[in-house]
Amino acid sequence: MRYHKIPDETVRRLPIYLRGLMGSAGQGLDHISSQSLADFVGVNSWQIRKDFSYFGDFGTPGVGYNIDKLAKGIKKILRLDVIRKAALVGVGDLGSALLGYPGFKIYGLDIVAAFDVDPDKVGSMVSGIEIEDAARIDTLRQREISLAIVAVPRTAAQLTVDKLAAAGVRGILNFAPCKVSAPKRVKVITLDIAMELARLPYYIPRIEQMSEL
Amino acid sequence: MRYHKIPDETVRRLPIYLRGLMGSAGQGLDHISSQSLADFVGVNSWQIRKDFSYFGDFGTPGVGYNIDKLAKGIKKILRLDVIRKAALVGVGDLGSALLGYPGFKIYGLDIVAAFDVDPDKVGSMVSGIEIEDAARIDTLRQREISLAIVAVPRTAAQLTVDKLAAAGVRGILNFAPCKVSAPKRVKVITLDIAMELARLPYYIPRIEQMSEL
DNA sequence: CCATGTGAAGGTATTCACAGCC
DNA sequence: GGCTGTGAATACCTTCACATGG
Repeated sequence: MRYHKIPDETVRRLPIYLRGLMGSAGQGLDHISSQSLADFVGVNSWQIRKDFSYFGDFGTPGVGYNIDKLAKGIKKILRLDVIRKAALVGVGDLGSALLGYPGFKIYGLDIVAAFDVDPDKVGSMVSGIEIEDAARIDTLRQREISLAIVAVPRTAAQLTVDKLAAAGVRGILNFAPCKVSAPKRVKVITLDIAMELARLPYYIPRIEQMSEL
Repeated sequence: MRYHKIPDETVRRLPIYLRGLMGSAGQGLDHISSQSLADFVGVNSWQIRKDFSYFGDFGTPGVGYNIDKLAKGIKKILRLDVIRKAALVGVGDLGSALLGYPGFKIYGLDIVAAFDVDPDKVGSMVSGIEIEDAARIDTLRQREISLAIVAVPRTAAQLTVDKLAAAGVRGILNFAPCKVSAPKRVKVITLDIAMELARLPYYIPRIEQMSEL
């Protein structure tokens, strides 16, 4: 099954597989079976095979998947071979933490610009990046930066997204806990940390809770 | 339809509704229609009605939903009426940011304890919380803290989760970019920030990318 | 007349089971 | 024998359309 609509859930899992492949590449093997990868990343082996099958023949029956070839393939599908630069808006506690976060690297992604409205912050360096005035967000287009992370207060989120969209940004990771609207050409993923914590108690049965003391 | 299996996706949306209800409570109205709430939070009105219908009759036909009653109902379903305390493990950049993060409050959640392995950090105060030695995680049981946030390096994540599970913690929000195993009684939600950013480029069409300048 | 609640329909994703290939 | 790739079956979630109630 060569050409097919790719389920959104599959796209969501691709970075997991990529991370898993990177991790298992250190072992010296050059091939990995769907079962081994499954154990490593915590997804069923048939799910993995199905996911990969959407993109064509990555594996060899009886042998498994070539780690290098597969990793390169996934990177290409995710466009990580072309898109490498991201900007950050909002250098508060969370924003600063993200600037120093080493996890983006394995995907080839790099935060290369940071903006804030606070004049006290503008001009200072955080994790090797000079903070620029938020008014200069419009320079992102000529700098060919098409990804942005929004870590501003909730009340400033929509305005920030509007500015980013006007500056030609095409993908936004939003940490502000609110709905933001953007033109169709801009993909927004909202990651609401408190929301994730808030749905956790649901899974704790009330009865067990009492005996917990 | 009074008693029914509640879809996981519905549970995931409940905190969004709760946030929306809080936000619209300031307007002075005491009722809200599924349509108004839909506009506010960015979910279809029929989806909202279906979600609420799983729990019983929250609304009044022709009038809408009583904001206060509905908010209380959702809180109860999510167990947010009983579970209020969370612990943080790993006071690095991200952990510190989370300690100062104001967003948990609207759900009634509070980070009341923080742990780290670094002796230099132990004993110091961050956002009004005294950092304790990670060896003291086992005190969580008698302190009746059943939620935890894991913000430690990837290599320490599994050990941390093991310690938390042994300490009676029942829900874990994990920021470490790796699979972690836990006993069935412990619900783990992994939030991999870099992964979310990494799937964003997929949605940027290659052709448009070129014309971007 | 207005807005909820819900069966039924439609769509999407997961799981299975096994044919096909190394 | 081992492991991939995939149609078919199943489960899950969303969307619709409308009957029902204030």
